[in-house]
Amino acid sequence: MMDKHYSPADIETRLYEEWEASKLFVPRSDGMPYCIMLPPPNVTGNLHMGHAFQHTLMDVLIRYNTMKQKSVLWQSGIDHAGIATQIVVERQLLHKGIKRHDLGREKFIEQVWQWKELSGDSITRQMRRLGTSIDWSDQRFTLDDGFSKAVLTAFSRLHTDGLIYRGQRMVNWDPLLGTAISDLEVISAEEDGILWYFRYPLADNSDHLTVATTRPETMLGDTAVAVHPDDQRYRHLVGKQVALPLTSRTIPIIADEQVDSSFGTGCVKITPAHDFNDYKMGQRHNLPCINIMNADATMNAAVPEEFRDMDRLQAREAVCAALKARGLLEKQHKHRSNIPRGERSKAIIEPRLTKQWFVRATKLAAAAIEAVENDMIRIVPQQWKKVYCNWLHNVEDWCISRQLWWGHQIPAWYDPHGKIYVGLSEEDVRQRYGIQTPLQQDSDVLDTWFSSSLWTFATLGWPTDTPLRKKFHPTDVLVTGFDILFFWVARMVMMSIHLTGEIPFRSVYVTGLVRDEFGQKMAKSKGNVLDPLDLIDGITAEDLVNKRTADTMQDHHAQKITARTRQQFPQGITAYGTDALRFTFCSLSSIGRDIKFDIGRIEGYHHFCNKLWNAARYVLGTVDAPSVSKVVKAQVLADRWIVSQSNKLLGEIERALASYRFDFYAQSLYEFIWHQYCDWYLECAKVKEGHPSILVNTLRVVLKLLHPVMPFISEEIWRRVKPVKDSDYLLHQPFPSPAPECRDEHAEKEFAWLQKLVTTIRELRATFGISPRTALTVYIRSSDNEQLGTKLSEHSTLIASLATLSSISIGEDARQQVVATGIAGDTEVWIPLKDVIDRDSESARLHKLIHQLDKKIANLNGQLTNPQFTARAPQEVVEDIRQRLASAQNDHSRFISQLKIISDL
RNA sequence: AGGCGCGUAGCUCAGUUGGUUUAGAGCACCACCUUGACAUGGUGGGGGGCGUUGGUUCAAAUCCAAUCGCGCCUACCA
Repeated sequence: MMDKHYSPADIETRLYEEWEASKLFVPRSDGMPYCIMLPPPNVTGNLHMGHAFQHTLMDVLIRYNTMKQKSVLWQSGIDHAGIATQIVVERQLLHKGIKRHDLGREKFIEQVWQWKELSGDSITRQMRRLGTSIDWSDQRFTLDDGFSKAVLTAFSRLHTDGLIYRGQRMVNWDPLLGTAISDLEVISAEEDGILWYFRYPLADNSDHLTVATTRPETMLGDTAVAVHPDDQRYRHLVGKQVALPLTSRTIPIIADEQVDSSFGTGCVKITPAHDFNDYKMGQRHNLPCINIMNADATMNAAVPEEFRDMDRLQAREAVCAALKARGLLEKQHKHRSNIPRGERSKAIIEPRLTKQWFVRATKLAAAAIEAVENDMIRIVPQQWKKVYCNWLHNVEDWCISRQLWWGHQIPAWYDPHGKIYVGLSEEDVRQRYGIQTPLQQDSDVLDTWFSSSLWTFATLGWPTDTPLRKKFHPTDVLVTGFDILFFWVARMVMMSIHLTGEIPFRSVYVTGLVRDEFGQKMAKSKGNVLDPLDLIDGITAEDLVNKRTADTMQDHHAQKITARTRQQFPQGITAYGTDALRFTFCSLSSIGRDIKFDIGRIEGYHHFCNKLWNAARYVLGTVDAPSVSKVVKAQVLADRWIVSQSNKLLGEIERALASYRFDFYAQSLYEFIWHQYCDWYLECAKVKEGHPSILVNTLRVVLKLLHPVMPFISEEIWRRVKPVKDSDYLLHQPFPSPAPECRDEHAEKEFAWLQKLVTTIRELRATFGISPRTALTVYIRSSDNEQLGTKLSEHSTLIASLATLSSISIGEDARQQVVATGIAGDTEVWIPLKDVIDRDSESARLHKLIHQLDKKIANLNGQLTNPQFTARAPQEVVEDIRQRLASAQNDHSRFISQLKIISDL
C-alpha cells in the first residue's frame, strides 16, 4: 500500500544507491552512439544552482537517449583548476603557518594531491543527489597521466605547427598571485578614485604641461608626454623635452592620434611598461620601456631611492606628496574609473611586460568561426552564434603560461644558452634534438583552460586512436553556460579542429544563469545563494541564516542578509525533493533567458509529484496492476480519447526534446498528467468507463515519459505498476514512440463535446449557487437531436456522473420553464430551477454573455465585410471566420430568446 | 562607445514560420466543496490586450523603424 503523501526522502537515496550498485549507468555496447561530455566541475567546487540546472538538462538528454536504446556515454570528470586549487591549499597551509615557498615545489604539489584525494570529489557526491546517471567508475581528471599526455602532445604539436610561441609581451599580471592571467580572467568594474593633475616643466624651463592621471606612481616610469596632433594648445610643444619630476630624466612630447584632447588637459603621460595603450604608443614612437615594479607590485630599483620597495599604493601617496611639496600638484578631484581586478584574487591587475607562452588564437579562429557559421556546429539558442563569432573575429593571442605550481608544467626545456626545445619529456627532447648539455625545464604551468580545451577528445584517449574516440567523437551536444562561451567553448572548437580535424560537438546548448528572485546573480558575498541540496532536503530558517552569513565578517552586512533571508524564508525551506527540483529547472529553461529562481515553482511541482503519486495510488487501489500484461484495444469513448491524447503527447515530447525545449517537455507532461489523465480520465474510470488495462498502461507510458526528468518517483511507481516480468529499471525500458494510427480524431471531438457539456453544467451550477451534492435534472437539445440522442444514449451515465445529474434528456418543453441556460458548442442546456432562480442575476448573466457575443460578432462581421479580406486571405481562413460568425449568431439568438423568457416571467 | 537580449495578468514565464479562443500556463487571489487517489485536493470565477509611437499587411503580441526602461557582454578616457 502506498503512503497517502509522496515523500521523496524515503526513496531517492535508496534508489540511487541501488542504481549505482547495479552498474545501471555503464554505457551499453550496442546501439547508435550518443555522447555528452560533462563540463568538468572545478575540483574545489561545490554544487551550485548552475550545476544543478545544467546537470538536470544533461541527465534528461542522457536518460532519454538511453531509453531510445542508444549506446550512451556521459563522460564525467574533474578539472584541476590551477589557481583556485592552489589558493585553497595555500590558505590551509597558511593556517598552519607554512608558506608555499617554505615547502618547495615538489612537497607543495604532494600536499595538493593529498587535499585532492580527501575533498576533491565532494562535488561528485553532491551530484549523485541530483540523480545524475553518470558512470562513476569511469571518470577523468585533467592531471591524470592519460590526460596529461594529451596536454603535452597538444602543446608540442601546436608548437611545431607554429601556433604556440614564447614572447615578451604586455600581459595582465596578478601581483598577489604572482602570475600572468588571460584577459578573460580580468574583471573590470567602475570604482571611486581620484584624478590628479601634475605639472611637468619643460626641460628648458620656459613653460610647463599639465598631465592628468589616476595612477601617479607610474609617472616614475614615464617616457613621454603625448598630445593630439591637431590640438592647437600644444602644437608648438611637440618635439620638445619635458623634465620628468622626481627623476633626472627628460622625456619627449609626442603627438599621437590616440590622445583624447577633451579628457583632462589633453596631455597624457606615457608609461609604456605599465599600461596597454601606452605600450602600443611606445612601440609606435620607439619609446623606451622602463619597468618600475617588482612582481609583487612594489617599486623596484628603477625608481629613486626614496620610493623603492614601497607598495604601489603607498608609492602613489608618496609620489603625490613629493610632487605637492614641489608645487607641481595643480589640482585633484574625485573620479570614477574602471579598475581591472583578478577574477580569483580580486587584486588590482598590473599590466606587466614579461616573457610568456601564447597560443596564436588569431590563426586558429578562422576554422572555428567557419564551423559555426556554416552550422556544422549548431548553437542553441541561435543568438549566441553571433556572440561567439564576434568574439573570435576579434580574438587576441591567448596567454597560456601561469607562474604557478599546480598544473601541467610546460614541456619546454632551455639549454645553457637559453635555446628552447619543446617535446613530451626531457628524454624525448634529448632524443629528438640530440642534446647532451644540461637542460632546464620551464618552471611555469599551463592555464587550466588549455587542458580543458582538449576535453572532448583527450578524455577519449587522444592522441591514441582509441575505439572509444572513433565511436563517440565528435560528441553530440555540449550543455554549458554562456559565461564560458569564450573561456571554454570557443577554445575547444579551435583545438579540436586543429588537433583532430574534427569538431568537438555537433550542438551547443547554451544556458542562462540561475539568479535569485530579484534577478541578481547568486553570490556568497550577497548572501542570496540557494543550495540545490537545501531545496531537495529542506533546511530550517535558522540553519539557512547561519549558512548565508558564515563567510561574512561585517556585522551590518550579516544583519542585512539575515533580515532578507528571514523575510523570504520565514519557515526555512521545505524538502521538495530532487524530482521537483529537476522538473522546475526544465520548466524554467525557456530559450536563452536567465532564470529567476522562483520558490513558488518548485513548490508547485512538488505538489505535482504528489498528484502523480496519488493517481498511482488510485490505480493500484482499483487494479492489480502487475498482472496486467495485455492491453486491450480501446472501445469506449474515454479509452479511445486517452489513448489518442497520450499519442499526441508522445509527438509533443519528441518534438520538444529534439529542439531542446525542456520547458515544453515538462509542460506537456504536466498538462497531460494533471488535466487529462487525473482530471478526466480517472474520473471516467471511476464509473467503469475505462478499461483497467488502459488505465494501467497509460500510467506506465507516462512514467516512461517522465523518467528522464523525474527519475526517482517514476521508478518508484513503476515498480508497483510494471508487468511482473519487466525490469525494475525504467532506464531499461524503450522510450515510447508516437504511433499515428492511435490518433482518433473522432474520439477527441466527441470527448471535447462531452467535456464542454459537463463544464457548462458545472458553470451553471456554480453561478446559481447550487450545492455540488444536489443531483440535477438537465435538458439538452441541438439542431440535430437525432445525433444528439445517439451520443446521449452512449454517454448519459458518464455525463451524469461527471456533472452530478439525476437525469439528462432531450427536451424541447423545458424551454418554457424557469431555467438556467447555457450553450456547449452546438448543444443547448437547460436546468429547471423552480425555486432557486434569481431572475435578476440570471438576466444579468445573460446580458453579459450577449454583450460578449455582440463584440465578437461585430469583430467577425468587420472582417467579412471587408472586401480586401475576402479577396486576399486564404479561403480556409475566410471560411473559418464565416463559420465562427454563424455559430456566434446562433448562440446570440438563443440567449436573446432565453432572456425574453426570463423577463416575461 | 559598440554589440546582444528583454519589457505579455499581482509574481514567474509560454506564445514556434503573422490568421481556429474573448491572448495562455503555473503560482497568488475570490467563492463554494472535508464526495474513499490527492485539501500537497476538487469545482467555478475575477484579472492583462501584449512598454510607447508610428509603419508594412486583408490581418501584428508576432515583421520593420523610432523611442523609453531594464539587464548583460565587449572595448575603453589616461
